[in-house]
Amino acid sequence: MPAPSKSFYVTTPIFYVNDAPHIGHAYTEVAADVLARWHRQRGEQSFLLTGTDEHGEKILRTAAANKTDPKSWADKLVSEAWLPLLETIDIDNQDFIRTTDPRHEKNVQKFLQNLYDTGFIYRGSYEGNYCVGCEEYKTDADLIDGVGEFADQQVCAIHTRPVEKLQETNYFFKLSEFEKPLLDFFEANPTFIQPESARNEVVSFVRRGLEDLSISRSKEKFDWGIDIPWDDSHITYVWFDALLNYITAIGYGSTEPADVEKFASLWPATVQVVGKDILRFHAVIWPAMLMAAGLQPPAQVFGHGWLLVGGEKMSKSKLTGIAPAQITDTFGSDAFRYYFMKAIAFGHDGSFSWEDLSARYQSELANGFGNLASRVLAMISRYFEGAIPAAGEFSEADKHVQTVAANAIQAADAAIDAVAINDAIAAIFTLVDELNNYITVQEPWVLAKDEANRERLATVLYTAAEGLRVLAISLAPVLPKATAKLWMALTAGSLGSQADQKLSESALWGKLVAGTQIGELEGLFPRIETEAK
RNA sequence: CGCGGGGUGGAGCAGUUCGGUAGCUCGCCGGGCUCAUAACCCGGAGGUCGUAGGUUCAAAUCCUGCCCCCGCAACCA
Repeated sequence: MPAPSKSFYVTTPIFYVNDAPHIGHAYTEVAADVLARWHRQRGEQSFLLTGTDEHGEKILRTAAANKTDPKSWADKLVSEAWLPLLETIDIDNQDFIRTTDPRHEKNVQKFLQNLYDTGFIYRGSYEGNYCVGCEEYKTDADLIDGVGEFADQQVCAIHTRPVEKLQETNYFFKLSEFEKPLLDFFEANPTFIQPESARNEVVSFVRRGLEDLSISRSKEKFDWGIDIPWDDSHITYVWFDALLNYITAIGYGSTEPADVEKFASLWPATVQVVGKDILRFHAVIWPAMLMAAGLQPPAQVFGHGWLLVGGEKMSKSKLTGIAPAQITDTFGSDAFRYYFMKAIAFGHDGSFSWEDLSARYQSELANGFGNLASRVLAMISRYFEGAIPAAGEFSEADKHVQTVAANAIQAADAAIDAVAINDAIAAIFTLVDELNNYITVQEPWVLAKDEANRERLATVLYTAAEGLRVLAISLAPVLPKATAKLWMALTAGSLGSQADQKLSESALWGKLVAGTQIGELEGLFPRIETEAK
């Protein structure tokens, strides 16, 4: 839990700029964004960082293949692929760092120099089997017998291509010295790695022993990275470079007062969301680097699961990679966000299918939430000329709605603290169900037929409208666009901006002002007629 | 013996930590309602919880064996 003065700081991994954006990238982003927005809705300072990883041999090669230099290549990919991705899925990030930013490169060097000066980095010699595809040395166990043109050779198990026998002078980070400190840290901070299964895996990995990490590459091989400050014949290993983005983005290394203050308010990060494949970098190497530099590790590293398509991990080679825009073009960004956050237990693998997406959109968003908003506002328009009615005395049923709302907010809040985003959404949707049920039981259309029931009718519709108000606030982190429309229609500006509504007070009843003229509300989640397939 | 995840009604999942009426969403069947985006509400059918044993008064849950799928590990969160 962050201290009150400290901001909520959540990070995503930085995108490897050469990749094509797919729903897996978007999934990570949305999860981090929902967490950030939720904390902001609580009234906390909340900072979401994302960005791009732009160094490394592969990028140099692709740039060359495209007849340009690596920086221009990266610029193009950032502006044509990655920034648009954030737009597509409605990410509200506070910063976007690129590993080619001067603020990053300069302070990575500062970090390196610091570790060199304090003896955590030393010069050593390394001989090994280097795989260009992996950009790393492989141990004998990583190699398999080649086939076809590479028969009789040992090849990389991942790329099935021969490795290169290389010996080079490198600089090493004394990762091995952190075996004990890391295990102690894991022990003292049981929720540092989440979920539990990820934690177990990392702990057993560290127990098997850590080797020092080569953190430099000779420029003789390729020259696209950050120079080792004391030896300009070497550049920094891309992972060592990339991990540091989480602190260089928020002012590490700078002496500007504003940066110093920013860093103090944000570090250590509250939660770093990563895919489970890169968990080891974030839960082992990264905290060790920080410890070496005298910095605190993040409060939590959360390793989420994979999206499976057709029961398998998606991949481009199997043509199962799906671009987020394919979904948002039809269903919209809110539905994208909702679907992936609600349908998949965060931390577990989850299946994506068009059928499931379509069914949930129709049932939960259109028929559940969207239709609820429509019927309530339509009745206020019809029976009260569009003015929020004044409630009379609340019945037991009315009070039950209030209780459900309060419980929903409380449960959702607790779920978010446990990074169980799907549980949080499910908790809020108990209110959607309750309201639909409440309206059916109260039968306002029957009450409307007899003037004697005027006050009761007003109370019922006021209660329903209040319920919508709670939903417009609590679902805002997941459904920013739809809830903004609902908020405007419902309050017409009478309660201030949606962003200023504190979650903790959202379920306090009676905020809507009687007499407020409600606005028009277009369908929040229109039916999708064309069968997505 | 490389490490890890998983096998629960037609589909997708939760529940397994701390054994005790098998739960959710969708789909299906029947009924109600008509304010609403042909939406909403209620009821119902449907599962020997992969399998074979064991422990126990009691096992989806604990223990053991076995079978199957998947990830780490194919440019990829």
